[in-house]
Amino acid sequence: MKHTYEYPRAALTVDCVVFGFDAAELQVLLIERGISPFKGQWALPGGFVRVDETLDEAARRELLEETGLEKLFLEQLYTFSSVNRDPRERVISVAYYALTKPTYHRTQATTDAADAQWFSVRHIPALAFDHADILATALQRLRGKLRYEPIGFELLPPKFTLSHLQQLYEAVLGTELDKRNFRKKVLSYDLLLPLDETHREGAHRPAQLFRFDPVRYEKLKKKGFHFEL
Amino acid sequence: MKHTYEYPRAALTVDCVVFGFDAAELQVLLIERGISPFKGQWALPGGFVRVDETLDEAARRELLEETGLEKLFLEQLYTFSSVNRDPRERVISVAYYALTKPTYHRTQATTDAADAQWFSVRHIPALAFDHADILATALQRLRGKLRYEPIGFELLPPKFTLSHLQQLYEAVLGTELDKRNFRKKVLSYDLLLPLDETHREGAHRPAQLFRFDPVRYEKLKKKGFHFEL
DNA sequence: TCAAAAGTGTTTGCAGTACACCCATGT
DNA sequence: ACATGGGTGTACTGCAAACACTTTTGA
Repeated sequence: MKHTYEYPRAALTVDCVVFGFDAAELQVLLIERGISPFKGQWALPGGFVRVDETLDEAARRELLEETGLEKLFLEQLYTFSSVNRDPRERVISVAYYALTKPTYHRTQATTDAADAQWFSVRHIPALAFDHADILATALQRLRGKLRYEPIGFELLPPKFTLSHLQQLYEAVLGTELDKRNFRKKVLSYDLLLPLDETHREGAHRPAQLFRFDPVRYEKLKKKGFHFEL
Repeated sequence: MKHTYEYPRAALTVDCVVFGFDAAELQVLLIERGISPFKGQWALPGGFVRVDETLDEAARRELLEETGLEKLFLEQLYTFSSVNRDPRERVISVAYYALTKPTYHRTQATTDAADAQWFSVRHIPALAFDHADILATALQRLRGKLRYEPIGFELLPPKFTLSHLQQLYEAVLGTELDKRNFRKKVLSYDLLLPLDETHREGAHRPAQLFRFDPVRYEKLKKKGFHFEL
């Protein structure tokens, strides 16, 4: 079926910047394009928005189709609209960014799904379209959010140690943090529940495991509290 | 000329939340709809995006056409995509928010332009479409931005007193601020240049006038500084 | 001379920062 | 026994918060 309109309309896509955390580095999930334009180049997962779905739905659908990921933290980032960002025709793209826990991306790495691959944000290949701009914007946003909202946990497995969390902050923000001060502050918010388990690895003392307490977080949020660092 | 596509496409609009500051209150500019749907109701200024313009251009064009405003602070807010937000057909709207100085909105109030009118954010009439959601989102964003970026000046005339600025912060954030602490902090950033003029009004001591120094701001920004409150 | 807003410093407490050593484990 | 990261407390400093009176003007 063909569709006819009075005035020309831009096509609408969503593109997703999926962040993960592994090997003490912030990672981004890219897919290799199988078709022209930019065939063979790396790009952000994404695709056209259907006329009967919201943008959030489109983003989740595309992620599932192209990378097998689902149920992750997802938030709208910005809408990109340079007139020539797509060489074929006018395409406006609503960008999203997503955060995944390592459990999931392990699963992902072993499945197929087009040709998805994780890249450290420190070594990103040339990207199709204006995806480098989108990625830069997403990084900026992630850094901002991490400081004043407790979303770091979305990048860690459900059980994690304070050192894991600190490494994450250091990697994303690109700073070094004092161990004692970091722990003092994080624990002061009372958002982390110590578990009865420890994490053992290597020849040293085992580390206390924690999990994030989302219920407590919602309570605090309603009282208007201010998370930082 | 008709335009035909393989798949149905959503229509794309921009909607603008224009903030002003007057009578010690935060104001929003609304226009009365002259056509169905929602004929006779108040709505945010906005309209369809043309296929050869960016979203920013579309937003500025619509603002000029519908309200006569130009050269104002304008920033993309969020893209709204509920499937039924427009009863006619699928319309996705990219929302912007804008800040205007009183000099301009005085001019505006006396011109015609459809039927634009300022409303205090404390007394907003029923709005067309999902514009109430958009406005709520814009307010939230404005409150957030005001705290950690020096954009308050965009809502004041080029020359203003510290009391004006304080009133603005109090109105937007909905808090009372200590006069001495406020002045101390604002001046500490060294972003305000004292002028050789004073503002006289009423039976009391005249107030020092200041202007914002954008050059200095850019310099500080590059050095990575942190504005707050 | 009165009313009304402008302008100005000091004290206090808390939160951020800096900093060094012992602990538990695997090899 | 040694190497490795886990875990802990204190002193200092600087910024935020609280707070009251004098100044200048117009009526």
